[in-house]
Amino acid sequence: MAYATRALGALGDPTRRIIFEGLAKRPRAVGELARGLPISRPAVSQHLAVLKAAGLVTDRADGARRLYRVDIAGVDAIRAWLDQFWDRTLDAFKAEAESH
Amino acid sequence: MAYATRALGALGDPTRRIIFEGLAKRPRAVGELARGLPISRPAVSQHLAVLKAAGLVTDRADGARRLYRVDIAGVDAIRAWLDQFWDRTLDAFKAEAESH
DNA sequence: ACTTACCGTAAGTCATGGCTTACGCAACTC
DNA sequence: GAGTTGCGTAAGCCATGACTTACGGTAAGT
Repeated sequence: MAYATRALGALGDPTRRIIFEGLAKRPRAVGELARGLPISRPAVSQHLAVLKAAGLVTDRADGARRLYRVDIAGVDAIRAWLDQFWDRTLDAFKAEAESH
Repeated sequence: MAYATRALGALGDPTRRIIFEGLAKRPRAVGELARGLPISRPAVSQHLAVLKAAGLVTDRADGARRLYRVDIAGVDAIRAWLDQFWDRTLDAFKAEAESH
């Protein structure tokens, strides 16, 4: 649950969404991501730290490089959070329909 | 698609998430929401405008009041956006498994 | 060992956006 | 019609956070 809120907060930033979408296609290193973006490499590194804390990516050492990939855990946390609203809003509609 | 990015941007703010969760239980008026929050009524009004632009809520006039309720469209847009990553990351795993 | 490549962290700057107060407008009450 | 309630918008303030440069540390190459 707390994971879902942090994941939503992380994906609230447009740059982080682009980075996340880039990692979805295939795992990449930090510098590789930075070259395709209009921001510096440390900025990408900071974004990746936020995504990692939200359970949206995992990192793995690969020599001097560091490969990042998408972590399904964070995606699933958002999914579970969204599922609440389907049920609740349907109940709200039902309750309203019965009230008249 | 553009709806999904705006919806994610909207739910990136913790206060908007609380407002959104409040509306999920039952439709509410602006002032009613503001009384349960530590911020002013205009602030709530501005948050609702953002949620509305993201397709996450709809509003309806009720006398002098204005009732807001959850709109499934925005929720569904995020869902569709998330679905991409399930497929892509699974493909990435599969491709990596086959490569050795 | 020296150099090069790749990365994370620290410190500082600056803009985005969330919040407030003030205002004007519509709807309901008496 | 005067007063009250409920709401949206405008203007301005201020804190959060995104970004930069600078630095140190590890791994591979020559």
